[in-house]
Amino acid sequence: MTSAASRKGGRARDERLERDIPEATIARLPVYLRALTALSERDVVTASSEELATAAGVNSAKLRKDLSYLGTYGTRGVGYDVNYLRYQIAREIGLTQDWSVVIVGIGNLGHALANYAGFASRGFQVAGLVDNDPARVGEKVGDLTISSFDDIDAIVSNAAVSIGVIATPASAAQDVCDRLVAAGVSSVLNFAPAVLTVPDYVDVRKVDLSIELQILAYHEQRKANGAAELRASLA
Amino acid sequence: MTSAASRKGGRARDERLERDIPEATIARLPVYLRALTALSERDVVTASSEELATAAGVNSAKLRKDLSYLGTYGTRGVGYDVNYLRYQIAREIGLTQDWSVVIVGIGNLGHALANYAGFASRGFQVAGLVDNDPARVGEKVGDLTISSFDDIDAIVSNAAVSIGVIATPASAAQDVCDRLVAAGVSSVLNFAPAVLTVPDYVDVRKVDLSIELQILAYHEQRKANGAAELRASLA
DNA sequence: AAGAGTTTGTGAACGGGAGAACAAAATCGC
DNA sequence: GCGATTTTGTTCTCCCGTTCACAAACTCTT
Repeated sequence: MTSAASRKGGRARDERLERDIPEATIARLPVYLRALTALSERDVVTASSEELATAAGVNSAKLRKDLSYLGTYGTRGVGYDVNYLRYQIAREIGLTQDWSVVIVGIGNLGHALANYAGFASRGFQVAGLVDNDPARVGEKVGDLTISSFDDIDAIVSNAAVSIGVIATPASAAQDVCDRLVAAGVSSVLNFAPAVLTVPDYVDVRKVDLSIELQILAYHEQRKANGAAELRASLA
Repeated sequence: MTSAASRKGGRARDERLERDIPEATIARLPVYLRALTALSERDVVTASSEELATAAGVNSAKLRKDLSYLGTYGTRGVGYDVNYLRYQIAREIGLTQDWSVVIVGIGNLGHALANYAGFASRGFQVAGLVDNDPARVGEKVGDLTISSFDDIDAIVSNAAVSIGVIATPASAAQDVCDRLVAAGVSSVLNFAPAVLTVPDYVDVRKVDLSIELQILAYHEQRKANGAAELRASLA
């Protein structure tokens, strides 16, 4: 879903082989990272692709191929050094640096996101909270104070924010997105159930809670139908 | 990601052609549904695949192919009847019936989910809220009262719950999942950053907020590197 | 030091989904 | 009624991702 257009230029890299890591692999790297962190906390020094794959819930061949895109960090006959691989993946994703994010729309979900511990622990700093409701502006959430829409520009430039999180109602999402982009944000995580239009250079990822439930409902219905047909065929 | 194993049986259906709708299509149907609902609210009667595709943010050829898996609901030269198509998609996904869900883990995120309007409006009824913390049991959230872990069985059987939502910390997720499955839940929406192990017949979908941010961070880093290299090559 | 046992990295086969392109079917104008 | 126009449904091709399978590379035992 991320715009491939921004990468299509493809100037030949002479110095080092330019890794073109598949999108599907990128999406799994954070999972591997989490598995490695868990192993590291249990003081495990080395892990085989099989062990790692089980911990990450994937096929071991897939895991090996994924890792091979990053480089040759394993040792045949031995496995992978947990901490070394962990660092390499973190570096590849870009977690060796800190990232500032701004959250727009501080309703129930925005609150939850603002307090989510999983962000800070992975190097994502919430640099600002923004809401349109004048009654909410000034309210404190954790360490932060809610700002108004008009402060978006200041927040983004002061804290070098590159990632914006939209947790507003669908009706406001496009407007908020436009303002974020105008302020300099080039990646957007959208929780609003709306299709966003952005310039090519901006990446958008969408998380839609009700869509996930609907997908489950579809399979649930199929299971129920299958069971009913089975009963009928046995009768 | 949903287990395809439960469908591999594939007994030949003689009576009616058994639609085997691709997973990728299923995931887009809710988006089309939303676009159709929006059009319907603006009293639009008919829409072409091009219009629908734009509203849903996809390619029109893809949209037509997706819809063709459901049946032939369009009219050549005309387009699709908005309300008719809306009903057909809703029926296909299983939204013409109500679904009961139980939410486990009523922290910040659980609260947000419990209050999320997008669930109820699509036929998903929250039948119960469950938390492990004795201090929280009895607390009211909206119309509902938080129950304890031990009430999971009763809630699931009383309300015919088939979908469980896990919003606990990662450490509790597998235990909660096991209890839900034991109680009769056969679909799980997991917000905890953990890999869940379930029987074949259970579908699991995962939503991980920090993974989405990490994916954005990766692309952000690439953009920054590209820009730096560009500057270097110009210097 | 050499053979047996492990485990990685990758080439090759396979399957599913995306998009282009076009024939079939409907409406509209005359 | 008939040709022009519109728009769907579908075929075909291409690409990406998954999985298998195996050679290469390392360790361990004797």
